[in-house]
Parts: sequence; C-alpha cells; structure tokens
Amino acid sequence: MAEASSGTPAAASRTGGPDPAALLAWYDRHRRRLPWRAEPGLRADPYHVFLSEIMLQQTTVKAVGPYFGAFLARWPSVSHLAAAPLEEVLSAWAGLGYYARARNLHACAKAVVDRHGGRFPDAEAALLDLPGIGPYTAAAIAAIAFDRPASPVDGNIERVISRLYAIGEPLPGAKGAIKARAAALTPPDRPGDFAQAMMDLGATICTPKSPACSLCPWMEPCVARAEGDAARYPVKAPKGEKPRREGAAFLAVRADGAVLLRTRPDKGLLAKMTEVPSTPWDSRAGAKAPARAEDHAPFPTRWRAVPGAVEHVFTHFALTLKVLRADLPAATPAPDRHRWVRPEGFGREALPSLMRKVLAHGGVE
DNA sequence: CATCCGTGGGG
DNA sequence: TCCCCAAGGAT
Repeated sequence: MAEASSGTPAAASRTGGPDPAALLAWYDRHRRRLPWRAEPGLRADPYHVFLSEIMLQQTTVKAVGPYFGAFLARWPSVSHLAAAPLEEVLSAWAGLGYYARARNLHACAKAVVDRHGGRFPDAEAALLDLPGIGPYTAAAIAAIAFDRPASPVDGNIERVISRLYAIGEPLPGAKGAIKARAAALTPPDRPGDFAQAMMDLGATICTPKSPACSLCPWMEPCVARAEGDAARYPVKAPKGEKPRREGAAFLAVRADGAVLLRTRPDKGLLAKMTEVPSTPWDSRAGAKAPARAEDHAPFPTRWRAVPGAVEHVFTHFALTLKVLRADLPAATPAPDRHRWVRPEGFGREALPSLMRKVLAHGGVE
C-alpha cells in the first residue's frame, strides 16, 4: 500500500499508474485564475469557497463570475449573508437557476452562524450536515478551504478518472468505483490543489467532446488514450424524451407602466420566485379539452394575444408560453396576492429568466 | 435509485 | 435545430 501511494515518478513508472505529482506540477504551471481562488500557496477564504461551490453546482464558470462578485460585494461575510432577508438573496440570485440553491445558501449561512459561531467547520461530516451541502461540496470545501484529505468528485473528475482507467460501467452506477479511484490518487500533502488540478484538467484538457490528449500530463498512463478514443468515456445511461408543456401568461400593464406580478408557491418549480400570472402549464399530449385561458386570468378584461410565443427549456421539460396582454388605467387595483411593479422595481424582484422573456416578449422594458 | 430542479453556450 | 453539458442536492 505504501509503495503504491508514493507519489514519485519512479513509483509511477513502476506501477504504470498515474502520478499525482505530475498533475500537480502541471497545475502549478497552468492553473486557472478564478475570482474565488487564493494566490498559489495561500489558502482560500472558506466563505469564498462555499459561495463559489454552491454557485458552480451544474453551472458554468462564466455564468458564475458576475454573480460571485455581486454577492461578495453585497454580503462580504457569511454573517452578512445570514442577516440578509431571503427575498434579497433570491432577487440577487435571479437568472442563475436552480433556485433551491439560493434558499439553501441562505439557510446554510444562518446555520453556520447559529451552530458554528460564524466559522465554517473544517470536517467533511460537519459540512455535510449543512443545508445545500452534499457529498461533493462537503469534500470540496474541506479540501480546498482547509486542505483536509478529502476527495470531491464532480463531473470533471468523473470524466478524468473514467478515462484514466477506462471505466466501462455507465454513470451513475460507476460513481462508487470512480470515487474510490479518486480517493486512492489523492496525495496527503496537497489534497485541495489536487482536487482543483483534476477539475482544471477536466475543464481545459480532458474536455467532454475532443480532449487535447497531447497536452495532458497524464497522457501516458491514460488507458482510454491508449485505446484510442478517450472521448467515449464516461459511458452514460441513455436519456429519455423531454416532454413539452404549454400555457399562457397574463401581462397586465397599467398606464403608469406598472406590471402585475405575484410570488410563486413555496415549493416546486421556481419556488418563491416572482412570476407574471399565468395558466397552469399543461402537457399538450393529454390535454384534449383545455379550459379557456381567460378562466385563469387575474381579472376579467380584454386580453389580447401578443404575436408569437416564449420558448423556454427547463431541465425536464420544454415550455411554450403564449403572452396575453391587457392595458389598463393607472388606478387599477391589484387583486389579492398580486402587486403592481414598475420596471424600475424589477431589479428588486426575483425574476427568473423565463419571466424576463415573458416581459420582453410583451413589450415591457 | 429515479426524479425534480434553470439557464446559457457550444458543437 | 437539437442535443449535450456545467465545481450537484434534496427527496
């Protein structure tokens, strides 16, 4: 066991396996500079690591950048974030998607303050107990922020490991084997850098479609590369069809420019986010005698169809939304649980991208 | 273990 | 155009 885990090039050539030191050397030369990362050799702020890791879940580095900066400027510490109203966190998060992350981010900040005195725990198990922090994020924070011997496995690392060892079992079944391989490779001295090195390798060299194997520090030990087609890993289970739903949104616009909005329910899709009132979204297959859209209108008036429609794709279904617009006097009152909001106030609303599309399609803003 | 949960960009 | 994907978690 001791010889297999020694990270010297000699040991690697003896065993034929990948050498962690080779990857770390590559990382020291080619690491990405990212807003949440510390300078080489320094340890990143746990709050920065936490915030970035939550934002980066299923989300690209490019998309996260502006949000990370805005959050850090507005809430410089976990205590500031914990003290913020949830509505403000949601409106700041609007557009980034997966809004349960924002709710959990806020709940987690409060838990860190309440249960840990405002300091993040450094133990993986304690991190795992926090809302919104799962196996990946717990290991990532432990390794990156505290240099604890943890082995986070994200999509990048799944891809790198599955190619390195040519793991033919499809995901997600292969996750256990991949995690075991990753843990076995993790060097005890630089676990945080090693995790980030694997992610950088996956993001810049060992990419999903056409990996740049000739530039890879692990080209020689990579079994998939030796087979000749690294891109066929990781093997994944086939995906099902994406159903389609449709509905209509009611864009009521007052003479003073205010638009009628409301807050979505506490659970489910876009929970607690702001929406333009709309009909339920029905799957078009089973709807044979759909009720008239006007039956779901916030109030009876002359609704006029805006030409065209809004198309939006969620993770598990695609949506076509017609927009019905009505122009009303400035004195029109808001129905129960609705509110009038002028465009200057949109920035304080938790408007998801779909609702931005609806507003734009209806000629607002 | 399967499903739900957003969004925007790239091949 | 369409499909895939991006530092996953909760239930």
